[in-house]
Amino acid sequence: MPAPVTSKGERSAAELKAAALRVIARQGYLSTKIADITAEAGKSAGVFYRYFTDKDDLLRSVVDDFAVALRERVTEQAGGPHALDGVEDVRGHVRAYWDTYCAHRAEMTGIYEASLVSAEFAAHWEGMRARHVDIWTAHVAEARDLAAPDRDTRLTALAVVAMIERFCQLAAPAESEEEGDAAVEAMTRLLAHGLLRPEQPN
Amino acid sequence: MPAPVTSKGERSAAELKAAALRVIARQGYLSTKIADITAEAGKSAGVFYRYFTDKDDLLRSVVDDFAVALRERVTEQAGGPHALDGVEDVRGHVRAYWDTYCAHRAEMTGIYEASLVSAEFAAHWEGMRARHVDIWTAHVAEARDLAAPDRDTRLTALAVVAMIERFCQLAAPAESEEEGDAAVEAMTRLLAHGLLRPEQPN
DNA sequence: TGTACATCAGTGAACGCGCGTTCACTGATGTAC
DNA sequence: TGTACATCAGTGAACGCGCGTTCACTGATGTAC
Repeated sequence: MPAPVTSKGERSAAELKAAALRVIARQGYLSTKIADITAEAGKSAGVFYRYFTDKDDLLRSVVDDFAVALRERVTEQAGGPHALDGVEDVRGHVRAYWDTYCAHRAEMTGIYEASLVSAEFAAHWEGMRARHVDIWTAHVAEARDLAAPDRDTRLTALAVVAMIERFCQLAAPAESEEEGDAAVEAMTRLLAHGLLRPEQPN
Repeated sequence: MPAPVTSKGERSAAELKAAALRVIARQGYLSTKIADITAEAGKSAGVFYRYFTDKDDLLRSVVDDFAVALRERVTEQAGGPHALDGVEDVRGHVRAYWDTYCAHRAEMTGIYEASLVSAEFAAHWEGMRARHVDIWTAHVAEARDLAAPDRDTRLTALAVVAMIERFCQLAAPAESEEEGDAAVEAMTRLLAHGLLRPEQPN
C-alpha cells in the first residue's frame, strides 16, 4: 500500500477509507466498485491508487483501523464477565458483539463478503469466529460441569456463535437504541433459557 | 432460457445443471465461472448458451428443480408437527431444515451467495427465511401463551431462524450421518432448553 | 438400402463489455535563495 | 517579497485484462424418397 507523504495526503487517504465505509454500509462490499468509493469521496478514480494497491488493500487497511479500535474498547472495559454463571453474563457477551457489530457494520460486512471470494479474508473471518467459539465452548463446558469440552459442547458453542453472527447481520442496524436493546434481550433469553419452559414435559 | 429440442439436448441441459451443482458445492457460486461449469460437464464453453441465457438463468432453473423436489418431500411426510409443545417438535423442525440443507447444499449456497449481489435472489432468500420466521413466530407465541405475537416473539423467532440458517451453512456437510445427528441434537438442545439450567439463579 | 437434405448439438476462436489500472499531465503547496 | 524549482495531490482519458457472449463452422442424427 503506497503511503501518503504529506498531511494533506494522509487526510485524503482517511477520506477514502471513510467514504468506503459509507458505500459498503449502503451497498455491500462485493457490489462496491473503486469508482463508487472515489465518487463518494468527491475525487476522481485515479487517485485511489496513490494510497491503495486495490480494493482488498483498502479493506485490509480499514480492518486494521477496526482492530485498533477494538483493542482500545477491550482495554477500556477491562475484566468483563468470565464465567457463564447467569443470564447477566450471557447478556454481557451478546451485547458486546451487538455493539461492536453496530459500531463497525461496514467493516464486518466487508470482511464477511470478501471471505466468500478471497481466501485471505475467509481465514480472517474464520479466525474471529474461532475465537468466539473457544470462549463459548469454555463457558458451556463450565455450565455443564465438564472438565474438558466434548464434541456436543463445541457444537453447542458453534450454534451460539452462529446465532449471534447471523442475527446481528440481519437485525443491525437497529432503527433506535430501544430496538437494539430488544434485539439483545431476545438473543439473551433464547440462549439462556431456550424456547420451552422448564415445567413443560419433554 | 432457450429450451433443448431433442432428448439428447435435454440430457445435455441436465448434465450442465448437475455439473453446476458439483462445481458450486466445491467452490461456491460467486467464484464459479461459466467455463468451470462447461469444463466440469466435459463440454466447450459455447454450448452453455444453447440452454441458458446466463449464470443466473441456470441458477434459476436449478432452483426450480429444487422447489419441485421440496414440494414432493413435503407432501411425502404429510402432516408434520404443528405445535411447539415439546423437544420432539423442535427437533423435527431442526432436522427438516438440516436434511434439506444437506441434500441441496449447492442450491442453498447458490441462492445465498447470489442474494448478496442480485436483488432477485435476495428476495428469494428473504422469502424463504420469512416463511420460516412466520412458522417459528407462531410456535413461540403458542409456547408463551400469547394470543398475538409481540415484537419480542418475532425477534426470538428471527434468532431461531438465524441460528439454524448459519449453523447449517457452517456444519454441513457433515462427514457422517452420526455427525449430522450430533449437529441436530446440539441445535435442538440449545433451542429447547438454552444454556443455563433451570435450578441455577438468574 | 442408399442418397440427399434438414435439424440440432457441439466447437473454439473471436469479439466486446465492464471494470480495474495506468499514465501523461495540471495545479497546488512548500522550500531555497 | 519575489522568483525558480521540486514535490506531491489530483485529473480523466486511454489502456488492457478477464471474463461473458457470439458466431461461423463441423459433425452427428434423424427423416423423406
